[in-house]
Amino acid sequence: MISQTEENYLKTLFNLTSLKGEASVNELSKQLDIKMPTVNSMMKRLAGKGLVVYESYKPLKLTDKGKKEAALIIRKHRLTEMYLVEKMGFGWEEVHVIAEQLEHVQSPAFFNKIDELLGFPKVDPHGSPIPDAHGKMESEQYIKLSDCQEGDVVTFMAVTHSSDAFLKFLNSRELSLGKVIRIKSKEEFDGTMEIGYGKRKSEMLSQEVCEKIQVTHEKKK
Amino acid sequence: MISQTEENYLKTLFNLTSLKGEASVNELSKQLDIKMPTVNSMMKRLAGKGLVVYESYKPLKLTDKGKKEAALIIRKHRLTEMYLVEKMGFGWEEVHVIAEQLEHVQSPAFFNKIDELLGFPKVDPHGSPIPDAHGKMESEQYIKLSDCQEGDVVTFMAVTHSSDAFLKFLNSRELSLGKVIRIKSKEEFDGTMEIGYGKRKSEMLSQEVCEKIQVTHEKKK
DNA sequence: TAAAAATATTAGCCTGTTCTAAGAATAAAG
DNA sequence: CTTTATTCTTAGAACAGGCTAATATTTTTA
Ligand SMILES: [Mn+2]
Ligand SMILES: [Mn+2]
Ligand SMILES: [Mn+2]
Ligand SMILES: [Mn+2]
Repeated sequence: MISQTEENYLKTLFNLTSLKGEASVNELSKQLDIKMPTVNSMMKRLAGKGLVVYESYKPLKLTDKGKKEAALIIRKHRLTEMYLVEKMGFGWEEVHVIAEQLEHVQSPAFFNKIDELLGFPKVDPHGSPIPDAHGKMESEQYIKLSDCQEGDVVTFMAVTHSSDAFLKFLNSRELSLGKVIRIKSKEEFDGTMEIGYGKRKSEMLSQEVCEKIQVTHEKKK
Repeated sequence: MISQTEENYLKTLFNLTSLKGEASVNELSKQLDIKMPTVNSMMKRLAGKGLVVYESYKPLKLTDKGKKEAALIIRKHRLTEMYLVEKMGFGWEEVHVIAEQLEHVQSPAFFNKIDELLGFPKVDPHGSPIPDAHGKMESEQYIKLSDCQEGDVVTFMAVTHSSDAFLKFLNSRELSLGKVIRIKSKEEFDGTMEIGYGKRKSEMLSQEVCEKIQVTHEKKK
């Protein structure tokens, strides 16, 4: 049995390790806002349960079992977010905090029903992929808008951060998933971009914003 | 801040005290399946938070604050049950266990949305009243089917127990809320009743079942 | 009313999850 | 290659929420 607390550690570690395959106690501590000694002892405990690979002074890794458990929690989180947006009418900026709680509900029937009512969605409202019932997830193949060049035409596929403030900023610019974006110019000094999409012909986005926006180049046929 | 554990104590104490206005540590212990010393110390804790009136060797009572908190948890529980049945297609026998978890979600926006999507329902799928946003609940004015007499014609308004087994039994007899029931005969020895409703002209119900069924007499105009 | 049963309380222990303070190991800087 | 800074670990404490064993009180029975 994995507690709610343990689930939050697993999920966060999964997200941190998805980049380099490993993470430090320090990073995990900062991410969870829990002091290092607490994180350290929890890592030992999760290692005892076969979910984490822990060796003194070495970076943390998830075991295959740990990865699967984490992915299943993330599955519940993302299915929930999708349900809240699609079936209940919440905005994409509201659903993350609610899903942080609902992801811990223990009821396969509940999440199977959500999955079914949504028609087995592949991505959540932020464009992140939803792991399947076995914990398998397709890796995202997107690129950052900040890495694109003047003249590029790209499609807005996902955001890498789902804070209320950031998503409200995008709402204010009517910048939503699926929008086709033309990069009109890019300031090399600070990375600010001038872009156009839909009815909005000229919007300025800071590099900070562009780094959180994931896109694909338009398909060439 | 009231923890999930404390919420379950409050809710259970609310249900127990709704009959006589007070309850014993022993009753609460049995209901929660938690040993008496644990319940005892929790009662002191909740008394410290101003939610319970605790005096050594005296029956337990909820304070007004405790009653309100409990009613608001019950509100979330019952709204959730209604949503699961009406909007997600669950059977009334499935929803109680799921609602036991969802009732602890801390998100006014979530439950306000549910309330709104349901059109501000007054009762849950088991016929129990849903407290309003201030924790006010109309007391049920129903009578037990087991207290009715031969020849009575009554309407099935609520069940007093929502165990999976009991509700599945009612499902198997197509006996659902709103059905008009005619009492064809009543065996005085053991309280068994022969009733008719809808297409079912003769069904035998044990006293145990009849005691869990709440009805109203047909309105006389 | 005295004995027995039921109920309630206290004391002490355990696990889970957090913290602070202090020391050990590793990494970075000079 | 030392010194310094950072990171990691250990030790010890606290609180929440559970338990058992023992004791105290109240209620019931004889
Ligand atoms: Mn999210
Ligand atoms: Mn969470
Ligand atoms: Mn219920
Ligand atoms: Mn509950």
